[in-house]
Amino acid sequence: MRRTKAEAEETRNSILHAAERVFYEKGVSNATLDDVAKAAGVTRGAIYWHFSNKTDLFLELYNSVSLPLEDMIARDIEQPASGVLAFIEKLTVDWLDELASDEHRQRIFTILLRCSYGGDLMPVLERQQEVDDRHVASLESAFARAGNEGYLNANWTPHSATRALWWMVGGLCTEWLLFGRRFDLAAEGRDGLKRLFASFRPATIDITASADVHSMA
Amino acid sequence: MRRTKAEAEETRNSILHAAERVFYEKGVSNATLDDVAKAAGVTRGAIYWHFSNKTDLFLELYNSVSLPLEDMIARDIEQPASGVLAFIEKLTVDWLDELASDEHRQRIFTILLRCSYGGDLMPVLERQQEVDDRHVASLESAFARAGNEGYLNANWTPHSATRALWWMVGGLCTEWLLFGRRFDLAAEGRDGLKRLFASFRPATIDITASADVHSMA
DNA sequence: ATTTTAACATACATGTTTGTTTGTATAGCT
DNA sequence: AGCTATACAAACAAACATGTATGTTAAAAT
Repeated sequence: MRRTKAEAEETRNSILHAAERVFYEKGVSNATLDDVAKAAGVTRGAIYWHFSNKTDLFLELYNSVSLPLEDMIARDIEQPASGVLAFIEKLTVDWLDELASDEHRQRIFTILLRCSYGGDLMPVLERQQEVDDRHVASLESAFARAGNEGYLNANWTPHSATRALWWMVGGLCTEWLLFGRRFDLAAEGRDGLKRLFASFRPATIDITASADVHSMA
Repeated sequence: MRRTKAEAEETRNSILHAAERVFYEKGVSNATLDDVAKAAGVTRGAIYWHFSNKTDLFLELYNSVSLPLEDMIARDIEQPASGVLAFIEKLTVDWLDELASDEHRQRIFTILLRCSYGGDLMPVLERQQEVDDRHVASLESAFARAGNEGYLNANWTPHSATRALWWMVGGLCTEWLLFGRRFDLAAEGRDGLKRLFASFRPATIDITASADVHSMA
């Protein structure tokens, strides 16, 4: 039954896709390799040929998701300080849009959120943690540049703004993914970010608007 | 070997506590009932006497965590509208303080976050979801009262402020619990909430402060 | 054309976890 | 005092998942 190299690569991919679906539906630790094999239309032998074990399969699945956010953040250096906040906001909105439209990434993230990282899955957690740390550091340096040039509201610091943004986006995505995507991620995210970033910017002195607020009562 | 009723209740509690520790360390699905039994100093027979199976044990563990947040939120009705925002802020800060100091609750929440809810654990997820929904609804009605009386910044709506607060606190706790409590939850939370709630309040027209921001550059 | 080897399927051996059953000593009731 | 239900421990049986070893076929290599 030896297949051509192209066919072999095809079955490998079908195994990865099947693992994504099965892990997403049953959870990583509840899913058996036989479930994955049946979903892929092969036997466990094929899985053990392409991957050394279940942990390895999961790691390969995790590696298959690309992380293009890194260089997007790094690109803020080219931005003038006056546009940094708008740039970060657009970047975040774009990232949410992409997540909202990419079911593949949704499933991967959901799997990562729900899996328990006990024992041999620790390296995944550590890698995710270090990626997150780099993202946070990039964001904070960007906010610091905006702050140094007076484009950050006195109410916020680079550190606090970074954390507020990070936690809000994290909480938003977590709730959306874990609780059945019960709202429009892109729309709600865009709206929330718009208001949060409005509070990041120095106040424009607008007496009429402020008066309007109180007249609403 | 029949024990007195008090002793039996004692072993039941020791099983629950052992389950909490073992589930926390190894994850729910990776932990075996024998692990729990050994940690409790009993045999599996004792567990099967007090609980029908592993799922039931987990559900009882989930039920053992009290949820005193409910009536705390309901109490906002007694507050004058001018103090609603300060009340919600204090309530949230208190809740964070309690989580930061209660290792029992930390472990329960961590277990809930990391567990995979596949198949027979669905009722837990659904119950958690409905509790969350009630909390969000309570918060939103409180914000609406503040908004109706002009105590909410025009930049925010009751809906958006509720979500921003909810997502930020959720993201904060999730990162703290899942990533090894690498920062001071109470302090960071208090600081972030202070700034977020500052942006919730109508702007005080303060030209000198606004000028100060730009003079920092 | 043969040989080799890649790409699996099949079968098996093993350890693990679960659920149940049986045994047993004693607390509590009569 | 004797009976019985309780609160477990210990042993057992079955299912299940994993890993490995072996078989089989066809694609490459020679």
